[in-house]
Amino acid sequence: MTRSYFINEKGDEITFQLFPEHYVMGNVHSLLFNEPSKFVYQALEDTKVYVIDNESFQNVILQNPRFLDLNRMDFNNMPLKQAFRRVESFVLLSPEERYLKYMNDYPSVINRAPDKYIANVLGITPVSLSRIKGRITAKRLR
Amino acid sequence: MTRSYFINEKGDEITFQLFPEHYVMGNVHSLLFNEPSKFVYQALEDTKVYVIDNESFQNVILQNPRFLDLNRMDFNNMPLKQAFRRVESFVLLSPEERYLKYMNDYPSVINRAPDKYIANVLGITPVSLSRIKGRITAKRLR
DNA sequence: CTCATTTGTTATCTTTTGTTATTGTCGAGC
DNA sequence: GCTCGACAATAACAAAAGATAACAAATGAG
Repeated sequence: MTRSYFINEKGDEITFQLFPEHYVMGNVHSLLFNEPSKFVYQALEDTKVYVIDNESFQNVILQNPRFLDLNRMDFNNMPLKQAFRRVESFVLLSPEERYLKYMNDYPSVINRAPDKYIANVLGITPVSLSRIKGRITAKRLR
Repeated sequence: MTRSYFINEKGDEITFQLFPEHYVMGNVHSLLFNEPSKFVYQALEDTKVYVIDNESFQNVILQNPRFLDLNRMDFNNMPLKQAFRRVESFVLLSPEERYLKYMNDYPSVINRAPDKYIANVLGITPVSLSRIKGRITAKRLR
């Protein structure tokens, strides 16, 4: 389980992404955008780290048109597609619906990452996430 | 000025992106993801349309490592980078801050696209956007 | 120009969220 | 065992957002 986050103006850590196993968290900013990353990358559990220099990476791009598949082992979920889906979820869904979708898409993350991280990923506060969880279980019991 | 939108469960059109001139709106889904697009692409003003088949596009990818720069004429704003920035704005900013940032980033869109489109892009309702605009001008007059 | 449609603003009400503070739980370390 | 710190749940309050309706302004077709 890995985590990427940045620091906002107030100095708080804002979690941007959480990856369970079989995902590769790449430093997309420095590799693709050719600029220093705003993100801090953190391993929440034991994790393999591969280091690749920019030039080698350019060669990977040139030789492999599917280099964008970097983010997932099964080469079926490109960063761009992930990002599109995520923007879609913000445009189309309410926070509660977003949480339900996240639970469905990344079930292995839900019970292993702290809720305060997940709240950031969903674009809401930890308190709001707690309330949403409460509403959902209340509905479930009814 | 062009627009991409999809249809939600209720049957409403939800605007996903708005592009001013000098941007190229590409059908990323069908070309990159190799799947039919959920989006409808619409020209709000006179627009040049280029059609490219999938095979030719694969060649473009293979021959040009910067193919991702598709979305902007000045080749400085890749779709992935745009998508990352947009997710960032949802994670970090309030709806009002998001609108101010959008005004700053796409000033030419603000006064030419209907607010109901812009509201969708920002992930809020048109009514809410109208109130946000009201709050901002109220602050400006104070 | 006129009429009909669309779009934007405003008001009202309800729901949700953010903020802050409090409480309880759990685990690490002493 | 005890304390301390981190995290989640909850409450209370204010602020904002969603839904809806009514009205005004702008747009477009004829």
